Amino acid sequence: MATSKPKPAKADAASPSSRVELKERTRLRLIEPALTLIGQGRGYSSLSLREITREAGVVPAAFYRHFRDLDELGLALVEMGGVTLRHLLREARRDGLSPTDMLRTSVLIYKRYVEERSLVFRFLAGERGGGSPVIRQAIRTEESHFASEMAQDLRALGTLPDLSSPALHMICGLVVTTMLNAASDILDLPKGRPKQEQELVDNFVHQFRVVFLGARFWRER
Amino acid sequence: MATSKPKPAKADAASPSSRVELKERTRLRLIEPALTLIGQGRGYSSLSLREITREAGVVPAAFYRHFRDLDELGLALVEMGGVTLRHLLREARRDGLSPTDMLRTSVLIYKRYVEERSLVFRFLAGERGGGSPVIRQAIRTEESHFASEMAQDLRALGTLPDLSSPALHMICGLVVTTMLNAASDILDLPKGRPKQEQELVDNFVHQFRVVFLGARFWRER
DNA sequence: TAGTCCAGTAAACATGTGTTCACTCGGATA
DNA sequence: TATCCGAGTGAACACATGTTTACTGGACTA
Repeated sequence: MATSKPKPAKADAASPSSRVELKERTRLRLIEPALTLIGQGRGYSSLSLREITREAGVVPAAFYRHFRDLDELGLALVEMGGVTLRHLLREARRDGLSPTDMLRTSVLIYKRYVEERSLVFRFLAGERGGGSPVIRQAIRTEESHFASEMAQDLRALGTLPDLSSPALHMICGLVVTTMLNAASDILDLPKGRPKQEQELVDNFVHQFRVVFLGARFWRER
Repeated sequence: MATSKPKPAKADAASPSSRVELKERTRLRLIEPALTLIGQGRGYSSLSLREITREAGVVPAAFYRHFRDLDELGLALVEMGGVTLRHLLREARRDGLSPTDMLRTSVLIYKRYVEERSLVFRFLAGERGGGSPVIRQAIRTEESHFASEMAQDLRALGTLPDLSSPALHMICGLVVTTMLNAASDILDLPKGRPKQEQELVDNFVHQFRVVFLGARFWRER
């Protein structure tokens, strides 16, 4: 039940006092409901400007103070997704990897990470393949950066030391697509079905095992 | 420029004479523009009933003679996608696989197949992860069937004979997601850039090599 | 041949849509 | 203190949307 709130917006939340501060605040207030709506199973391309502004508690015209059109809002979402991915890598880097069963623990950590940021990942997983070409392209770029960083990290860790850089990048690409695929599956998990959950995690772990097994035996040429 | 065509619809195309024949025909005439619009880079969830009927040369109300709502149309598209996938497997089965460089030739065949049915694959790749939960779920089911059939075929061919059935299925799942991912990439290839095209095919081939390499060395437990 | 059925029509409905415009009114600045 | 700037307002616009309703006319069938 989407309740309409004709509240005056200004008086909302903590008063930001500063002007740029206010602008940034409302910008976020526009981004947030967009993400929420997508999280509720709506395609990005089906969102309407009025719907978003309504949910943000702002008049439609105010939208244009922040974005030229919906696509620009979409790109902001992609940017946010990119930040989320980078943050994930940063955390992984910090934690290092436990020697035993590290693949499984990585998967579990990833699962948790996805669930805690379900909206962003729903957006990424959803718009990655479809919808508007411009944002699909943007997501692809973020993915590529993510893969590059991951390759770099693996290199630094001494994992798969025999692989050439292109080969490593190619494998990281495979890992990334598998991850985002899994994200979609994770988010669609019905709650309170630990068996199904377990199955999904296992499947995910096994797939990764296969990939890294293949990577270990990879020979150039 | 979407030209509106207020043509009387009845007089369109070859006169179907039979009544059920007519109904089936218009049903297809509704499905077709939906696919086309999606192929033009529109998310499924952004399609409107009126847009579709307009493009089909039919009055909006006529839509309800064929589908309860847009979701039902979407499911018809998924069904069509499923048929396309099954057909792909059937072809692969018929052709068998040449012993030399069979992975690369498979990829090239697949690429061609995707390009020739670009609309269906754009739909599958696009709605697989996002948009409406109901059609996302439906696509997932088709994918799973596809993976099962593929596993069965590999079994019959004697490929990877040491793998248990669950393991084989899990690997086919990985292959399928990789394929559909690649479909999206293939469809976004800018025309007349053979270098980029070559790169993508190579990357795709290598990823598959990694997967099958991993599969060969897979041990249960 | 008379009668039924039903795919497609035409019109109307209540809403929802993107975009524009002149406006206000409070923080920033000189 | 007086001025300016610009984030957010409110109203209006010209359409587009989903759905319903009574209808028409040709293919079927008894």
